[in-house]
Amino acid sequence: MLTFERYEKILNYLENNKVAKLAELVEVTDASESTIRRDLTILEGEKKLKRIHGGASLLKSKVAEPSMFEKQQQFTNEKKQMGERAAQFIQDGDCLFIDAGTSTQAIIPFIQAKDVVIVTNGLNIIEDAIQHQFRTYVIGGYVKSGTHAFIGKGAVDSLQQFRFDKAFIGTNGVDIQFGYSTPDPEEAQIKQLAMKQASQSFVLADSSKFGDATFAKFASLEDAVLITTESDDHVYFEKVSKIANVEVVSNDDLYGNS
Amino acid sequence: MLTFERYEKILNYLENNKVAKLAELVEVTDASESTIRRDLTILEGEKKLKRIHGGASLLKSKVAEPSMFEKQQQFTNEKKQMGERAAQFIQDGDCLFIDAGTSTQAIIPFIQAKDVVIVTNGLNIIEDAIQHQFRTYVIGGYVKSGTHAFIGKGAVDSLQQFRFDKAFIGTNGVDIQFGYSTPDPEEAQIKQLAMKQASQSFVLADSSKFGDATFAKFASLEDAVLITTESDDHVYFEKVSKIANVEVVSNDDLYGNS
DNA sequence: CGAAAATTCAATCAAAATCAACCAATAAAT
DNA sequence: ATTTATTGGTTGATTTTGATTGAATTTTCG
Repeated sequence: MLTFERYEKILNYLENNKVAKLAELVEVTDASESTIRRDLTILEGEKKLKRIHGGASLLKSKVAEPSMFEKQQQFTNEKKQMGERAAQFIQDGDCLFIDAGTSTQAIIPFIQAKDVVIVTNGLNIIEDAIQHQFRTYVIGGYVKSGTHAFIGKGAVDSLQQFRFDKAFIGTNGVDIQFGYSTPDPEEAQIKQLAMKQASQSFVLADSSKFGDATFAKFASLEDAVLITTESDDHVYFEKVSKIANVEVVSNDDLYGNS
Repeated sequence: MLTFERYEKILNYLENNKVAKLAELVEVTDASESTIRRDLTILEGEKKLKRIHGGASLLKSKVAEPSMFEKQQQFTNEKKQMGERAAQFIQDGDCLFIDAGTSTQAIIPFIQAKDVVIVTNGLNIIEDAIQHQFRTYVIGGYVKSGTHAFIGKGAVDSLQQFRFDKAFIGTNGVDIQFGYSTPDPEEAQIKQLAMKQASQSFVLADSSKFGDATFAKFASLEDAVLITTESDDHVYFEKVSKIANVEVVSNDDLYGNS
């Protein structure tokens, strides 16, 4: 067997099994332990896999910037459940605005509806939306470091060209008095405008955001359907429920994800 | 058997099997080991295949269409050199348009200038630009599958809000009569507009694009500085040089990437 | 928690496989 | 007939491989 073929076999085995023990790779390739070790060293150097004690594993990420993709991988069970619930509101033919952020990103894998058009201001959203083969539009703008959201004048101008059936928005704070808020006024402006352009708005926020009021308010609680998780603070939760239309999902973390 | 026939058999065998051991090729062609070795050396020189220890393989590019990320990792030496040369034109404080595509993407790691502003229509460019901490703006638009370029009305509208010091554009064809061209008219529209908005334009194209005329023309050869690689077709190269302002880099491929 | 046992690791070396360079023999061209 | 190009075999050099070693790591157990 040629060296090149062995590499292929190793990588292929990893694709299927995520991780591989040394002995397994020896078995698959019919090569010696030493050879496999050497191969792993080389393939790791080429960033094709990651060596771990006892074998090898797939790289966490196939995307250059690991941080963004890792977040994607590390969706908490809470986020997944909120994403799944949010996706249930989506119907065939909808035009959607999906806000930048990981909470909203979690919606995409659950969208079953066909002929959905997605408009977004989030770099991470684009990547996922494309991967799931949705028709995807981007608003322009300045790329904010950190959240990788598109903001500013360009974003506002672009956004005004669209109308949405549904807007899905992330938030940093959910406060009874102050409503929904986020630290960056420019991001708030985009969220506000997107909601204005949408027939129906949904805000995704786990219950840890309850009672938080950050710098820039972009909507009142009654302006959107709030998709959230169970809260320990039942009193506050009840108050919020009185004002907003709340959809609550369990926050059990069955898989032990953080 | 004629030499030429042997080449055909070797290449044909490779097409079917992706990789070939030396012994297999000896078997197929009924030639000696030495002859096959010589053939492989020659065919590799013509970029028809890649020699590997123990035999030969198809060029990587034909084995599997690399994903966007892999492309990014697998910048050829040519692309890197073109990127480096292109980056030398960039000065402190420049406002740049960087077209979607891997050729233009290769520029980013080489940008030394400070306070550079990058505007782009390419998903891959955004990721890299952010990683290198440049001030980055995106034009809006429809996200085209495949190239992941932003195109269409939204992109045009956005683009008209900007003026650039320099525009760096990728192309699919460099033809003396037809100029620069690309298969998608919508992408051509963006390229054309970006060049119009820029004080100075640069087109990046390795010499394999010479003589290619694809569907949609977006500029004439004299409209931009052409950054390219050495060409085997010296006659055509000279003709191009007469028309366009050409910057040529060596196309040595030290690392054996396809 | 910490020491002992077991496993895995990296480094080294000799054997095997493969390679490039060279030479003589053959075929083709002048 | 002489020269030139191509081929096949041989040589020593290079690369790859598998086994062995002691070191490093993980696991087990007191």
